[in-house]
Amino acid sequence: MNELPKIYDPRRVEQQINDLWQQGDCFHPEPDDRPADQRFCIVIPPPNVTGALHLGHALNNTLQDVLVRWHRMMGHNTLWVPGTDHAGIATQAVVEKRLFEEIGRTRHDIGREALVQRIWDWKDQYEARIINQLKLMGCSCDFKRTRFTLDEGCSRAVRETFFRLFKDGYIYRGKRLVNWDCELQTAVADDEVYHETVKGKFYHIKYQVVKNPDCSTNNTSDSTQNLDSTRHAGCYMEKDIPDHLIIATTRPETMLGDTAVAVNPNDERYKHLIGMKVKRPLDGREIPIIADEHADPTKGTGCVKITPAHDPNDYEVGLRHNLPMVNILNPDGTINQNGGKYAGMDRFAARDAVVVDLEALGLIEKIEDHEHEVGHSDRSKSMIEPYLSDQWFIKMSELAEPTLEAVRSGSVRFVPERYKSAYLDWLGEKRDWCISRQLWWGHRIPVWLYQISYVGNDPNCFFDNDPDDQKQFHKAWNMINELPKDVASCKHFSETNELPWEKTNPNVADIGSTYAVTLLEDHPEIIEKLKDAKYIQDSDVLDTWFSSALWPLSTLGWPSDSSNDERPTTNDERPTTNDERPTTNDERPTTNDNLLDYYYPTNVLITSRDIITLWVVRMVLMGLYNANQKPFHDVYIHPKILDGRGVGMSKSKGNGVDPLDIIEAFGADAMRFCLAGMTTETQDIRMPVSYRCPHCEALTPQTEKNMFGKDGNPSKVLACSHCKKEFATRWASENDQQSKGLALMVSEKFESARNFNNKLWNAARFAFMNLESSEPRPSGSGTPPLQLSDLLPEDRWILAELSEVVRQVNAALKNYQYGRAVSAMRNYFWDCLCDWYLELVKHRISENQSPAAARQVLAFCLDQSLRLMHPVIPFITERLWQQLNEVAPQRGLPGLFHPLPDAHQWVGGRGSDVEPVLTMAKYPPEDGYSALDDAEIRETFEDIQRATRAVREARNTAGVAPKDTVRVSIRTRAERAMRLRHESHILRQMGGISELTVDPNGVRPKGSAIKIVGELQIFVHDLVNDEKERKNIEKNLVGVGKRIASTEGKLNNEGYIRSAPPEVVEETRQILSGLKEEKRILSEMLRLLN
RNA sequence: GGGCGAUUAGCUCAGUUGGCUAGAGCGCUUCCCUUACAAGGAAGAGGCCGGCGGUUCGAGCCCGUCAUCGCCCA
Repeated sequence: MNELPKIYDPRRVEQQINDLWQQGDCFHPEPDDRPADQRFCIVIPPPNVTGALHLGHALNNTLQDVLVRWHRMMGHNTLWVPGTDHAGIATQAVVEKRLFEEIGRTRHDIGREALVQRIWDWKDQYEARIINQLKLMGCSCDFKRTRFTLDEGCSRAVRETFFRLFKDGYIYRGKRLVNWDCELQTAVADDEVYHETVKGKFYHIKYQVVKNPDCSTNNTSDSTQNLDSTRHAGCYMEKDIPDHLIIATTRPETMLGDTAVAVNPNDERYKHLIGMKVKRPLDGREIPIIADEHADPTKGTGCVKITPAHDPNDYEVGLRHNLPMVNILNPDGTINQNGGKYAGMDRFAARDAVVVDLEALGLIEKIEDHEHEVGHSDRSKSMIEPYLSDQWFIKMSELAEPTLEAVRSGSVRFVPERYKSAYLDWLGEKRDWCISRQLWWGHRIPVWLYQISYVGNDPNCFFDNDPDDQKQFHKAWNMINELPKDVASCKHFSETNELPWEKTNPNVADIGSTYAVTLLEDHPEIIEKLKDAKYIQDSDVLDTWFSSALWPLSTLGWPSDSSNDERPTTNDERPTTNDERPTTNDERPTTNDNLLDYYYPTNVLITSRDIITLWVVRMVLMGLYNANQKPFHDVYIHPKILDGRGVGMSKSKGNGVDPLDIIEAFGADAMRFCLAGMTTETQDIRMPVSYRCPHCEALTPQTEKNMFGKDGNPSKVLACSHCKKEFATRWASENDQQSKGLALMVSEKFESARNFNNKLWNAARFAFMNLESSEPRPSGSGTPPLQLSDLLPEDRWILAELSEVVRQVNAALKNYQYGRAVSAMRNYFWDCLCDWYLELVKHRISENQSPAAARQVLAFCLDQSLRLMHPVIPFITERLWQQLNEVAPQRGLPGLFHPLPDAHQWVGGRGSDVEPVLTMAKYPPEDGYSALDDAEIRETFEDIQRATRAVREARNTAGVAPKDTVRVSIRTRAERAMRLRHESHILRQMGGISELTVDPNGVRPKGSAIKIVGELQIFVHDLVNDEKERKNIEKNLVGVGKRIASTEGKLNNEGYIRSAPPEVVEETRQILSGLKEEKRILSEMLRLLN
């Protein structure tokens, strides 16, 4: 190995180390005989292929990798399965947008096959990019097992699951009100809808009341008594009936689909009108006035129009009152033929036209400005229309129960625990899951439909008029009975939204109902038969989350070959182009035998909180349904990354930082160290973003102002705030990026982590220099045993601190406390090892004071630190490990304790007592090294550190130059003075002291600064004039006096003595006596000065 | 409207069953290019822990309330 450069350059190291791991095949485990508690498995929450990963993903994957590497080093059989999600609508939307931008064409112009091909190309590109990002981040995934939600295995899992659910009656088809994206022309899930305040109008419209006093249908008898006296015999006088009702709406065009007007049943103003009718404006059609709680008497006029096919609340009302559901929209958002003269107009144009006509008829009472929340599609940004359409659903009522119970019982554990309420609340509603999407990218719904039709308007004419129809129908019917039950399942759905039921009599046709056949596999012969019987495959695809939900199962090989080995699986037997495609990635064998048995359930799902309802719930549900076992034990929810303004990071918002920019600027380890270090239980991570100038490297902070240009799009060119030169952002054209220079998007947050790595690098460099220069080791049987007596106090201290930090880090990682683990590491390595131990070792080696012990301890501590920190900063630690193995191949502490972490390797003759690759080395043990624990030495050392700082403070305030030495005398009890002799070299070296005298009876030399540290009275000579020092002492006396008063107050409080724990009280007494002693000394000093 | 969370140094955040003379990193001030590291070292300044009430011998921490901000669900 070459000499290490002075500054750590991650770019030179990371690739080389990645290659080392790849060559060693370090991340590809096979099931073996290790028991369940020595296995560890994570499946990646698959990032979607819409775009590249940003810092949020970097955090997510860092946290996974830390755990994975930790477990691997603990000797567990460790598997991390990577992969990506096809993200149906999101990816299709991106590609469609790109298509339109590039060649001005829509998907309908180029057709299904061509679009799907383009999406595959997009997927290939971004999947490669994502996997590359993961590798560069240092993620120790088993890349040979990389998966994709549309690959063959996942598709098989989807088919198997769909088949089972279908057969068990959990999947049904029905007309439902869905969130309709008119631009993409598909249903979108609630989760894909965001709400935005929109300025609109509130139109107050007159609905004329039909004055036809047919009162018999009106009120029931008991409610009549309260009513007004003008009323008799259950009827109203005509004068009590208003000419019209005023109804306010923000969407007047929807009145074309109104089928009722509702008032609250308890609203005295309208009670008497219930059961009467109003005329629908514009077409004069009569619709009923109904009583429903949905009408809120306190809002507006208390009357509301009911449009069941275009409003979720109205839909519910419609169901309750059995109202007709009139759909007035085409899928593209234009008005359909039910809209009469408005047919063909866009919904917004129709709104204007309707208003103009209403005004002409004098039916508008007033129009007010109105702000309200309107749902928008997250994918196309267009306004969502509630829309009635045929969709496939999973019935949740039964499936939800065990899924809820898994979390309620603690079988699946949320960390932090508070997030379990998000899961329970959402799932508790048991809303049926709409699984169909009107898209071309995804798992095609494996259902073939036969729509039963009838002639004219009379369903009874079905068979009479057309014998061919009848024949056809019987053929379809017979199919159902002919198909083999193990690969085909058949259901019948009617229009009435009832649950599926098996039809028993083929001679009775159900109006508008459907036969549906699902196949476990695409058997060509069966499909041929189905086609022949006029069955048509549903053109929709499944919701992406259907396959995501199966991810923990499908990635581990479910459904396993052994249970379904008779089924054909080759790709060319499948007619659809987009379900699977032969993989071109040679890294991808699909042998997953035993993986499921061995690794399922996985240990933990690590994800962000907005995924709880999308994925976590569904994964648990599917795991329980398919495998009868939860998919993971723990769900760890990590913080979200926000930008400097507190806005969540995302690609679409233009504030998403590419981890590769950070890696380029600071190195992967710095990124990981920083992200893991900022991961605390409660807080999101605020990450101010800056552009790094390609000319001068100065940072220009990203602000609301410079982020977006006047057109609202991300800025492409900006001027550096420092050198004023222009640079390009990554939204700029290739040309601009090359000519002006591309600015990386970074954050100064990473600087301190980068600095830490540099510190580690240099500390190791120092260690290597000193270890190399040591005398040749005795050949043969390794290092000579150390005796306790060989060790100086600082040796025992740094080893005791090591044991402590090992314990802390293990405990923190066990509880997902990343921030705590990182700060413990940092604190140990920088504050203990570098600032104190290395400085002491420096002197010791040059002055030849037991240098052998120093070298051995140093090598051991470095060895342990590298192991300890490897899960967080894998590249630099691995690089240094390689060097350490060359410089000091034998570095245990024989004679001090056993066993060594890699004790099984440490048998003489190999020349090394450690693993050649750090990533496979043993992690320091969970409970530290009890043989190294030494609470006493830690206390003593802290005392010396405080004394050292006191001397330094005296020097600094007096302006003594660092290279100048000072003389110091210390007075203390005789017993303490004895002990101090063992530690005085520390004080001398670290305090820059040329002459140190310790004397129980010493007096303060004139002109010396006084410092009191515990039992030590420290005099730093020739620093002050006595007048100044007197004032200083007086000031200190006041401070001490105050503290004595408050401490005495505590101890004089009877309640305190009675209630506080005895050890706390005792501690307070100690503090008081210490304070009193300090006061006594200070007073004495003062007296001597006078 | 319902739920969750936050409010601690100029900034970003720790503070684990109440025992605190409230910590860290960055930034700031002073001194130092000491042969591991200036991406460094030594030292220092800087906080009525959002407001008000309560429980307690004792509250940054527990309870109530108000204010501001964020997220999720409807």
